[in-house]
Amino acid sequence: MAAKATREPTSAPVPAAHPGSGTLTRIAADAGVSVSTVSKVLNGRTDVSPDTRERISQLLRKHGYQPGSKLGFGVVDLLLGVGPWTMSAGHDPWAEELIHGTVQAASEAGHSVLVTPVSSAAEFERWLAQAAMRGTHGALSVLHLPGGAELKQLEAAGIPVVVIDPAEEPGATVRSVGTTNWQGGFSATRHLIELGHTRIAAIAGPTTLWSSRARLGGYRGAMLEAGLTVDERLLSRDAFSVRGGRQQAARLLDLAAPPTAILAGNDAQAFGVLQALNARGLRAPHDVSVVGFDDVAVATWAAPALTTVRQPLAAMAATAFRMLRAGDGDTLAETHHVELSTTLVVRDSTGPPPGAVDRAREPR
Amino acid sequence: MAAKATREPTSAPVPAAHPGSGTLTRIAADAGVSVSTVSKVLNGRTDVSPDTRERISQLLRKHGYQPGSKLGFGVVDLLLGVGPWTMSAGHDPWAEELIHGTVQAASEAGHSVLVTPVSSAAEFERWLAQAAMRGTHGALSVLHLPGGAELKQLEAAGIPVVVIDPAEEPGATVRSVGTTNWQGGFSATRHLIELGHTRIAAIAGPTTLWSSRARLGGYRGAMLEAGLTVDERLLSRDAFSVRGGRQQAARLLDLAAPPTAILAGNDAQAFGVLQALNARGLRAPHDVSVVGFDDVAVATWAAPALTTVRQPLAAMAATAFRMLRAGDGDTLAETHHVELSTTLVVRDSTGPPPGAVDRAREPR
DNA sequence: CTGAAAGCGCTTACAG
DNA sequence: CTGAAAGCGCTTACAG
Repeated sequence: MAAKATREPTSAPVPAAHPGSGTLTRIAADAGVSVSTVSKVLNGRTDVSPDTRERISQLLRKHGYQPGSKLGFGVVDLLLGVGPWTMSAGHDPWAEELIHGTVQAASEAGHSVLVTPVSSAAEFERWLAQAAMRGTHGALSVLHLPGGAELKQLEAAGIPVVVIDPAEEPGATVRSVGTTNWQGGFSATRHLIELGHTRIAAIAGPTTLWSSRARLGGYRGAMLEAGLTVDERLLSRDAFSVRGGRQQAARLLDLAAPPTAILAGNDAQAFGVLQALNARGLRAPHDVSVVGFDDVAVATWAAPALTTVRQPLAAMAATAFRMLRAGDGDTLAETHHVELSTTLVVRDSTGPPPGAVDRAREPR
Repeated sequence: MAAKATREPTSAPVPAAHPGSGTLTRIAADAGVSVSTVSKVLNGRTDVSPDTRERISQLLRKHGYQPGSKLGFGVVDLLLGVGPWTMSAGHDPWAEELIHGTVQAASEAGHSVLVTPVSSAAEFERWLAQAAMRGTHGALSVLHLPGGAELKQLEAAGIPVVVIDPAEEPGATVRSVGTTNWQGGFSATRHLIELGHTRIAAIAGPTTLWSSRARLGGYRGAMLEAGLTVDERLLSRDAFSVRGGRQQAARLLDLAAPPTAILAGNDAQAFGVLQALNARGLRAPHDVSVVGFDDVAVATWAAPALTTVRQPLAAMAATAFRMLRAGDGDTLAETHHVELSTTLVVRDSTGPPPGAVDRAREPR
């Protein structure tokens, strides 16, 4: 028995049928530790020294062991918050583009996206239990900013979250990706001013939405800077819907001194404004200029094609996805909120005001 | 040893620490077979008698053992075929609504949807390997009709498929869900005829698409039945895009004897037609009536709101989902192709023709 | 067609 | 902080 060789690599003539490559046993061997230890790292136990953990983590990653997933492949959860703002439960081009952007970014990274609509606390609970069990690389939450309780649960389950376009003011408790709404409102208004408009109306979305308030703020800022006073009668507020835009536009056009340009709160509202014009036999930009917000894909479908403020939806989704994965040691990890820039896209619905000549209102 | 009780439920005083309930061991015990046999059923082996298999299958299902999934919860794959028809890779309200419908139907059944864009054979291969490994309840393929080779692979992996709106003629080799495109084209045309139109133009989508041909067929059918001859100059063909619709409408409106109504191949084209009208200072339905096809959510965004043929996208997704799960013993299992009915949705873009009076073409 | 047996990959108390 | 040992859930040749 004394002759038994110590377990040197060469001790066995036939290399002892080395275990499957994606295997804990194999990784343990490579790392020079026991399987138990590897298992601990995999399960996020705390009783492993930082050094060992790091060494094992690296091997794990190298062997395509997707951390945070018991599935063997990367999964990211996309939670679709169905709030009071999303009217028809996701039948919203805006949300759809976000989904698409996420799927795109994830698939490029070899990940799959699990889409789950979450409209109640119970549904959230159910999703969480499932996600914790199967493992996930994290959750991307559209609009819904998880509160304290939810955050605690997510943390306990070790699930990172990034919120996309938080409905409320983003704080430091959750990471989030937004867009420069204030800038968007500002640049859209400046564009109209540069075209010569002075009577510029603005239709805002629900005040509960953070983005909505920021956009309106941008409008006020641009008016102020141009030395134009804001006529409060030209300010409207309604749902982020076609109907909302149509109703408010109708009101504005009935004013004794109607506006020559209307800044809508989002593209849906802008389509509504166009409908109101159309119903009166008026045309954009000839009679009234119209600007949208979002640059949803269908903005180019409008007649005329909509001048609008572009929100880089796909880039926002991609950034959120990257933030999610940046949990460990990345520099992005410490940034709580990122805002991507909006850009004004000038198309055919804006132009100079009718001018002093006549307001071109002949009916029929 | 003769005294050993046969294994009656009551034989053991203390019920031998019964194994976890979602467990093969447990199910084996319940079914009165060995774990091996249960394992075989679970893995789709053939060497199990039908009786035993059935008994075990039922227990498996009862215990929440999601058949076809090693994940412990239901997953359905949604494959987004990015073909020549889907221009901007999914930025298509039509596809988005299908995604949404699937997510909805699946989540009601407690399933999650894994969305994967598949644009090449290599990507399909990659998806298949992954799906086979993790297990899936099946794949829903949008537009793309898998060919012989793919079908063989899917079958080998034991993954059921249902195609939604097959791009080509659906055969008996794959199950599929479609919509009554011919009927849709027919009813839209009849609607225009009933309004008094006789010079009705039709813009068709790509002829490679099965649905596209069927819609055009419906148009021809309705014209024929009404005793109207089809003026071939009023027939156009272009991509399923806004641009396609705009271009063809421009051509049609330049005709010596322009149409009083235009039937578009889909809603995107209809928006394009509206743009062409708008650019000429014409309005729907006053000057020209316009009908779309699909009733995508944004159809109501048009100015005027689009009269269109509704494709029950959400219901199609739900049906496909149900067909997928109907693999075992369901009556639906034997049906290869299901077509859901289209319905004409009359909104504001159609009306009687300008009439004999004048064609209301005064410019400016 | 069925199951006993060997074995794989992983996890978890527990001793050090 | 680490790993030997026991054990769980599953699969797979293989004997009958």
